[in-house]
Amino acid sequence: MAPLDTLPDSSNAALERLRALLEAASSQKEQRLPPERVLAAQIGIGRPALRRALEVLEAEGRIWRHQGKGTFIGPRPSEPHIDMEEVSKRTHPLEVMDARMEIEPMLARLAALRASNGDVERLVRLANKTAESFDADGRELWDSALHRAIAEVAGNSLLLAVFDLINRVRQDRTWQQLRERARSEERQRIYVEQHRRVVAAVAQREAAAAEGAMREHLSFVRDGLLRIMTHSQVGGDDPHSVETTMPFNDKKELQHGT
Amino acid sequence: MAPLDTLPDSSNAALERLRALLEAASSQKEQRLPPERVLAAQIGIGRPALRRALEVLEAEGRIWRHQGKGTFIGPRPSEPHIDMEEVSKRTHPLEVMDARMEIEPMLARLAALRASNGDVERLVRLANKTAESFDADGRELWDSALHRAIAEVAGNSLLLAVFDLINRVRQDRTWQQLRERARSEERQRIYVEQHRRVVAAVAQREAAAAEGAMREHLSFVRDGLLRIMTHSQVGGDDPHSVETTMPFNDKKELQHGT
DNA sequence: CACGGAACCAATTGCCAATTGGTTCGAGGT
DNA sequence: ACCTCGAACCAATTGGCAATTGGTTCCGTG
Repeated sequence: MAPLDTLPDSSNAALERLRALLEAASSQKEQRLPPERVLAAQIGIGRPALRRALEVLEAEGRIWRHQGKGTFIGPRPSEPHIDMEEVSKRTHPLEVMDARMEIEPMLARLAALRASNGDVERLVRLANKTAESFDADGRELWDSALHRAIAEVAGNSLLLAVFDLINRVRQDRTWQQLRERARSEERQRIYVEQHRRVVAAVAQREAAAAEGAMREHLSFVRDGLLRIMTHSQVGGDDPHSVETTMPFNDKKELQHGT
Repeated sequence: MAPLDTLPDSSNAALERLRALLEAASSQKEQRLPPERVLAAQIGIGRPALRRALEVLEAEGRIWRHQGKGTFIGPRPSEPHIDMEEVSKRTHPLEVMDARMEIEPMLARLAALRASNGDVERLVRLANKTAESFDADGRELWDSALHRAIAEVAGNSLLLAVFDLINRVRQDRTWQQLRERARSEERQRIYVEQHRRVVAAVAQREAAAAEGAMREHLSFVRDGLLRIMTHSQVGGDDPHSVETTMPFNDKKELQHGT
């Protein structure tokens, strides 16, 4: 931010001194710098001057600081977690369906390519369970289990993590009730049939057919959701339904990592 | 686990008592149950008997417990975070490339469909930056920025989160050095050209071409990585290289969510 | 007016005690 | 001899407190 020329002499002197220190400590295990107050006293300058120098070094990416933690050499480490709440907040329900329609057919294709006989057996069992369940909760549970099993059979643990990421956003309680409104006996019957078709394609190792069947299934689910969202909600007994709307998505605010 | 018939009488009595309690408190805001010791005293039974009953209820999914936290009514809440370290640990480098080859071409296709003129301008600028950079670190940085920009232009915030998930695993320090070994002037020249082709396809809104160009690019990257991993590593000065191998992936251990 | 020092604010860490579910072991009764 | 129960112990979590540390504001000094 601040051009070098505008820095006071003391800060510039500190900068040179610090660069030398960083160079020397680059191969050391001591990646932590002394506290600002101590470091300022060591160099023999004031804290404001030191902070101006550190500001430059941080902008250059040579160090990183955090209140309460300290000052460290090297690039800022990426956070070891992904905040699901943040992701959920930014994501529109239709975006979830779009993402599923891109990811899950691909997983079905991979599953068809890599499924063992035991895998197929498991998928068939799950598909049957989906059909046998009578209460809505049970069906939803087995449905979810089937989709995840396909993702597992695909045999790529990173893509499985991707599936879980999408799935967790999908199971956010705010959208849970949105799906409940889309449920119906007729639609459930069709779901069961579509599931059977996907599993059958995987069982016969027909990758393209599995991908197509899954895409068709999700397309149907998507249409159901769209219809619910388009129709004027008659049963407006839920004040929280406003929160499910969030219609806008400014690209400038699409930021997850550093 | 334990069949109901094998439970002692006291536990069965506690079970009935607890079911009634759960039924009554289902609509209350008090989702937390008293500590086991207190609850046992209230009901008038011993803690072992109470715990057997709670074990059943937990297996049924009506309550969930955690050491140090307490016992709560309802389904176990999903963790609000994804542990990147866990994901990294389970994932083989080639799985990362496979995942990228599935995801990023799709993002390039979506980007071609949804790019604004401003978006295209930005992508062109980034592609040029990649070509202009001379030091290896700078190139890697701009390369990463270009790939992410494409993911942003795709316009689906959930798929952007998916991209970030994969990207963070990719940037794990263990594999960083793997990529460093694959670098070469010749390959970098080709990368630049492939990037240009992807951006050009997006600029002309040719979705299929963009997808194809990105797939070709990643296929090239993947081959480079594969060659490095296949060749006997001459410079075996890194004892940690063993950790990058992890060749096996037992499907039984593929579990992320509940 | 500009720079520097001091004081204050806010976030983080480490520590300790209390709480709570999980486990083990022995007493006591059938 | 076996099973059940109570007690003690173990381990994980929470909350509060003090100390540390980067971030900010304010005022004195030259």
